[in-house]
Amino acid sequence: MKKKRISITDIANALNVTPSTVSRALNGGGKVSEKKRLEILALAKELGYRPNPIAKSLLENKTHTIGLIIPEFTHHFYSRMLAGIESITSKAGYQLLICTSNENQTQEIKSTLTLLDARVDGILATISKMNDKFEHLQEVLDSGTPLVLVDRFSEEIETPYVISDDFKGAFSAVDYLCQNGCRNIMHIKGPDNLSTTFNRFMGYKEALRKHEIELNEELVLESSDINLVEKIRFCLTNHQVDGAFTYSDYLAFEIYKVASELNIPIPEQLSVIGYADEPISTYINPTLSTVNQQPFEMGAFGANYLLNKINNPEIGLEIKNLEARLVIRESCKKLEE
Amino acid sequence: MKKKRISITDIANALNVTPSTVSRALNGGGKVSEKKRLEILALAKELGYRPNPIAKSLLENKTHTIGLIIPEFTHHFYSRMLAGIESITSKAGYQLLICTSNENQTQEIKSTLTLLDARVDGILATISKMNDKFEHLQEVLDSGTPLVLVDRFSEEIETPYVISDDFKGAFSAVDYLCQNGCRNIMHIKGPDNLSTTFNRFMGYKEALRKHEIELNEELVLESSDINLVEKIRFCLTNHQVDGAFTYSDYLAFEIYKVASELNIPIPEQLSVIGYADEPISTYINPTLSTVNQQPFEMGAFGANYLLNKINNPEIGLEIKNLEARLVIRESCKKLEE
DNA sequence: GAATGTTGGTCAAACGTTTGACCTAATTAT
DNA sequence: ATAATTAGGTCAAACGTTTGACCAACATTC
Repeated sequence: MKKKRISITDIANALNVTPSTVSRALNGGGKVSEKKRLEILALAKELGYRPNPIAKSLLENKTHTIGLIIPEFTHHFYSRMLAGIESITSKAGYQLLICTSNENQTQEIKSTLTLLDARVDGILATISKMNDKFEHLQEVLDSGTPLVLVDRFSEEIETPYVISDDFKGAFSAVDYLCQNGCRNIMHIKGPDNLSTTFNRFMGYKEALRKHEIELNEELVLESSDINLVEKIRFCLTNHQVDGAFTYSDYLAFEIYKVASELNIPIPEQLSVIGYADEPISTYINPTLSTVNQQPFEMGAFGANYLLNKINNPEIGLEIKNLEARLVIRESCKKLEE
Repeated sequence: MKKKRISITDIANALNVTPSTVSRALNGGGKVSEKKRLEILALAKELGYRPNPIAKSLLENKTHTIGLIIPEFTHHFYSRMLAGIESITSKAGYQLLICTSNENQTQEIKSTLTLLDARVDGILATISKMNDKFEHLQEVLDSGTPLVLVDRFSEEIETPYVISDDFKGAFSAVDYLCQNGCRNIMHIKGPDNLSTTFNRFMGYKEALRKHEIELNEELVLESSDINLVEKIRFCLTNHQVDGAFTYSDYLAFEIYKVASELNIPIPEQLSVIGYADEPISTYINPTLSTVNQQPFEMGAFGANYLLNKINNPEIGLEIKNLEARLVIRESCKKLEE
């Protein structure tokens, strides 16, 4: 049984004034004598008055809440992103209403509807992997609710984005491998349909081109391949692979396992670079070189962007491309100069 | 500029009836002819009417929102817990308002106030490490807002708890080590002031007692110790340590590093068991035995508990002790029988 | 043919807050 | 002294929804 919280009207009645006066005393809209003002403030404090944001929301058509849709919680990347978002919104006095899509489009659609129904002031979302419909996001836009998309890009929906520069991230990784003597560099691609998968692959190809290495299609594998492990084994045994760049740190670990099985020493014979700078990359042996996407900054930037757009809807459709940082650890051979 | 959403009154005006009638048509409270009902439903659908939960909240003094306070996002344990919570609340039609304490009491206090101000229907929280004040939680209770505490226990505050059975978890780990021949088992304790630290230490001691091994104080280290690494090294060199049980998987990894440096093979000469079943435990080499606390189930149970308490405030002060499961991997020597 | 019941509605209050319009008494300017 | 201004308030509407009280018209019962 929730206790009744005391309202502005309660204070008004107790002091024989009207709610308007109390409201103005509390919010400083003038029209109230200093004496009454102090009297009201004192009683408000004594009774532990706390304004009811629900009533205010109803009136202002603002909830001071921003809705969040992320594909999954149990992923270091999204946790960091969430932390970045929260660091900004909490400072700005905004609440965070959180939903997950579980990388599932149906649930993503349901979540957007939920958030729209809840009258959030804005939505920050990462679209789920398997997205081929975008009506629900268009609906958000049509409703006039500011929307900022983070991490994954889609041409289908025109709104501000905050993404990581996957192309440059991948490029710098593969460029590093080339510069340090690798010539036969394999790549394991990520899930289809993801802008990140595409851009990292492009970065890989561009780095090869820069170093005038011809792309060998047989060295490009798909993470979704059921026979991935066998294919890795095939590559490592038959193609004199001396470098590997993978879509994720976990895929890099798959290479570690096969290399260990085949007695190929890392980094002496094989340099490996993963992606995402997951915590495991510093715990596996040898520690894994990787590309850090700055997920915290990504979330923080997205949150700031959204807040700006909430307060000034005229703001444009910029795409913020966050720098991806190459982190070199033990898994890469370094050419002495 | 947010588009004005259409309201029950809009529909009422368009059809020359009163809002009451529209409301009853939509919610099925009788008192409306079949013909009018269909007419109203049709128009509502056509205009894309969606009820405004804010107005309802104001009236009902319920927000269908539950507040969440967790110490940090970037921890696999809390991510899993969060996923468990969300799986329940989303099904039940509740929103999740999320705050973090950053393991900081001041921020925890601020967060509880925020949630209380937001009029959440209930609060689910994990108290932060450095808690010595509990007035803010008592205030939650006093306000009549149901409160369920998860993971960490404190005698100071009387409310339902959902915790993991740390005592049994630790006991089973150390018991396993003893049964498989370990006699000199070291332990690294967690942060002070935490019920989990205390209970795991107790489980460690109880298992030693069961196997009639005298507790050697020199084998018990503190994770907060600045010279932790040196002390581990000292233990491993001078005390013929053949087993280790640590408060966390990360601490176990510290032991891995020292053991590797001293050329002590795991598990042949040293069996190690960590705690929490973090993802890294399956990626480090050798894979780490650990204790799984079922964080997902913990969150789910806590959420269910809270929802029950919201709907039936009479519900008691039970403490749910979730089973902790020993997960044996490569880091433990197994005695052949 | 009067009492009773039912159907299909309307009205107004309520939730807590803000705010423009209005009012009165006192003060100031002319 | 009179007009104009100001200080200090009150009133009522508004936000969107629900709900108990009321009411008229009609149908049923004896």
